[in-house]
Amino acid sequence: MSEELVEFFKALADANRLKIVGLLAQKPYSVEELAALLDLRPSTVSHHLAKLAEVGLVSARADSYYNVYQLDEKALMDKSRSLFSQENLKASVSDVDLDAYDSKVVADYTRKDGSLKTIPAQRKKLEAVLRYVVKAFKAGKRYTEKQVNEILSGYHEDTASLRRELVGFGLMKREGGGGEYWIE
Amino acid sequence: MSEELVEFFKALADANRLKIVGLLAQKPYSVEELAALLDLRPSTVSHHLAKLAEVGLVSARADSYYNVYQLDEKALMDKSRSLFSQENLKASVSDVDLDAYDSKVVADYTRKDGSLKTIPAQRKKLEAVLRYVVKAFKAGKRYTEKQVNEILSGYHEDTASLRRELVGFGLMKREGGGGEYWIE
DNA sequence: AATTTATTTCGATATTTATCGAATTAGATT
DNA sequence: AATCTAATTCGATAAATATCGAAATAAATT
Repeated sequence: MSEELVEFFKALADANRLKIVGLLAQKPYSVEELAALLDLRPSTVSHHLAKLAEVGLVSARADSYYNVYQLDEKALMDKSRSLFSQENLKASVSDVDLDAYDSKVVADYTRKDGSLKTIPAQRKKLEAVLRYVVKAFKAGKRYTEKQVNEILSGYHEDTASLRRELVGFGLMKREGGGGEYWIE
Repeated sequence: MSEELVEFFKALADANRLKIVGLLAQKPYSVEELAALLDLRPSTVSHHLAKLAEVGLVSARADSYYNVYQLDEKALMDKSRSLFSQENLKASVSDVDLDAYDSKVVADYTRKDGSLKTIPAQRKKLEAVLRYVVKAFKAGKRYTEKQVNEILSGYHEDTASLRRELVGFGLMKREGGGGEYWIE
């Protein structure tokens, strides 16, 4: 998962940290200076800087008494250019179960034996249920209307509606005249 | 201030909201679908979508029973391109008092009459105090060493050190042989 | 018109987090 | 070596917020 991306946004989702970035974009500052400029305690600023450093936006350089922080402008630009790249967008959903909606709907509408309690009225739910039902057919194989009804009867007595909706949503194909059905 | 920028980052500083953006980047989804995909209650998803809509990243379109949300890809790209622009960086520090550090140091080192308690040993603080002292001189005007000492004596008895440091930090210029001083 | 359904709003709760002060650590100057 | 000083760490507290469930709203189907 793109935990890293969330951390990056979290690092910048604070007014004081944004101010620190803006200040460091002009010149390096010590913790003490930043604390005075932002009217915060040094310990608080140190905490903010640690968060910014974690995501690689700033780094420290020891200079006599002081710990001088500087902005990593290259990292900033790199990040900003790739923030909403295809890779990042994809990564953000990588651990999402894309079938969760269908599964939930099917679970709601089926009995333990797999048959349908009712045929959903709402389009989106109907689609989900039809995608479930259509799995009973083999891709490429030809079925007569009688065979289709036979299979659909295992799901619901209203086989005619099921058949019509399957064709209507394009999940099942029908040969014009001969009454042959198949899925692709 | 750039409150808007903070809000934008806050809107994306949450794993579930990032997932929503990633999902909507592929196709529009209803609240109910997103809730199932993310394993959250619809009310929670609605709350997240409201935050994303506030910063202009998503918008809703009514479609029969459902409220279908879509990603505003244009807004996303516009934002991502300008996130760390000079304007935004500047805006983030617009309400920061850039003299706050000097003011704090000067306040720490001066008496009520404006004279110095001591001359700071730390470089950064010394600089701040020197920037304060140098204000007693007029830009462009030429001063003899005697005049310089006269003015500096109002700040600290060790006028020689003050004079040397002022020149050393480049805040005051000295003509090579003649013993003339000025500031630019 | 009545009913169903998805969405939003609201109030409450639990988690996260920004901030501070005190104590500790690390470095540099004397 | 002893002493300053800035920075960090730690513990506590207060503020912000993610989440939920219940209630209210809105929209469409019957």
